[in-house]
Amino acid sequence: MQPEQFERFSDFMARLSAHDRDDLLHIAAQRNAAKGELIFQAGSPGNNVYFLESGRVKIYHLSLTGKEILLWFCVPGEVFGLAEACHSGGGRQVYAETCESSRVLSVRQEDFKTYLAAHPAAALLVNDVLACRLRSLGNVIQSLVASDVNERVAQLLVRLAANHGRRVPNGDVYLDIRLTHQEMANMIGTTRQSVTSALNALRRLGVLDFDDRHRLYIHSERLLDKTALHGAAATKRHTA
Amino acid sequence: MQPEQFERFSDFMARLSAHDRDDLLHIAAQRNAAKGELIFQAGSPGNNVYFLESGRVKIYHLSLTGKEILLWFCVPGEVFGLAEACHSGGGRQVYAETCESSRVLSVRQEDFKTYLAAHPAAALLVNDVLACRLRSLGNVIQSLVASDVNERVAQLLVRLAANHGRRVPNGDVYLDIRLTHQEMANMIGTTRQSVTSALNALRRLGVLDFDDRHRLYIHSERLLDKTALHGAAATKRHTA
DNA sequence: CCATTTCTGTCGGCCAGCCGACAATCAGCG
DNA sequence: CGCTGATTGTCGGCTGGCCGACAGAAATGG
Repeated sequence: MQPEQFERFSDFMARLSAHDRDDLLHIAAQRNAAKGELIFQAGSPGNNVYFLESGRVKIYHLSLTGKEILLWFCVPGEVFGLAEACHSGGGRQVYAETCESSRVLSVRQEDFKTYLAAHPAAALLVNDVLACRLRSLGNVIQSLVASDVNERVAQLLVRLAANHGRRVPNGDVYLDIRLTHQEMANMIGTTRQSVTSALNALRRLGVLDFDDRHRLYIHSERLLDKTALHGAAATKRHTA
Repeated sequence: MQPEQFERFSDFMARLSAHDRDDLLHIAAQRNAAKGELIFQAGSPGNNVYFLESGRVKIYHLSLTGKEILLWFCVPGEVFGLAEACHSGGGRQVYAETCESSRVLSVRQEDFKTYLAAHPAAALLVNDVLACRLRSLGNVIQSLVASDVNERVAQLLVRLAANHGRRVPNGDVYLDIRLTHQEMANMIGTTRQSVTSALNALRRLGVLDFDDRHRLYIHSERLLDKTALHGAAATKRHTA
């Protein structure tokens, strides 16, 4: 399985036809947001759909104990805030926060529904995006339930490579996204410390490497090899 | 939060207009399936959408180690196999298996897309269903990451009550779905034994009860009270 | 440029919950 | 109606991984 073939969150805007895109832009309002700003938060009414023009936005739950549960990162061109806007009842359940200074478009829910009813191709595209995310969350659940921490870290890297990976000259995949170990831990339900040790174990196995700034480079073939994953889990701390 | 207000997987067929429903039935093929039959399985091409007429169908992942990870149960009127049919690439990732003798309608993917393009209201309804499930899976992930086993069991019961609960005369909510402890464990990533003890702990707390055939009756107010949940977790095994 | 904050790395103690084991009970079926 | 397999209930030992703690390295922002 190459990263390129892995399920990828659709670049919504790019896949719209020029005409449909123009019509969408026509009903959208633009807004700039500084780093760390909340676009929306749990509890608020979900009466907008958003499209990321530039920057990066993270979507997360907040548990009762204040723990942040990271569901995914939006990259430019993607739509977010979709689930709450499509389903009539209830408000937001998640938080959307900019990771860096970003520019977003917002469309009011009713306008969006009217738009979709008038643009069948766009409606099918929304289906595609939702379906894609649904499958992705299903995989996350499978990972949480059936794998130990080391495997979960490896699987997270595979997912990140699929969505944010860039192939560099020597064949490695460079992860074009800045993540702290804490954030990774928040994505796979473990602790900062466990992520640190899992990453170092994987590096010792030669499956990946990181430079002085902790940027990740993945030797994709090996990481994607399931047996290598099991090897990583098995030889965990027994390697000198 | 009353169970009735909790996010409920939409009864797709019932929410279609009579006209849209007729058109859908027109392109659907009917099929009967015995108990334990697979409607589709992971790996197969996802070129059909299904609608459950009668019976019960469970949707689950299978981990590499053969562990069954239960995502949800379909009840009559609901649509399933939607995610893979909506998203063009890749085959099925999950299994759909009848829990009892059932009758399902199937529609070919291309026909369904054509249908949706011609019936905007149905397309929006599909969006709604997908969005609803997306939120539901998000909640499951939150539960898996942030809660211990006792809380997860309690939260599962809340979800089940929302989808399969029926209020009985004395005010309790009766769970109209037959689940083994093993199946519950498969839904929340724990073991059979832990589910058993968690359920018994909840019963001792008076939050629920079950009859001689292990049918569950929930005293909804108390279960839905968060503080009660924390109490359940805290007093776990210390109660005589 | 230094000061402050954030992040990585590592260790050891501790415990929730997994696992195996076994008994009792229940459901389905010939 | 008794047999057989499935399910529930309970116990103890073992361990993966959480948690707190602390040091060093690296960003960040005056």
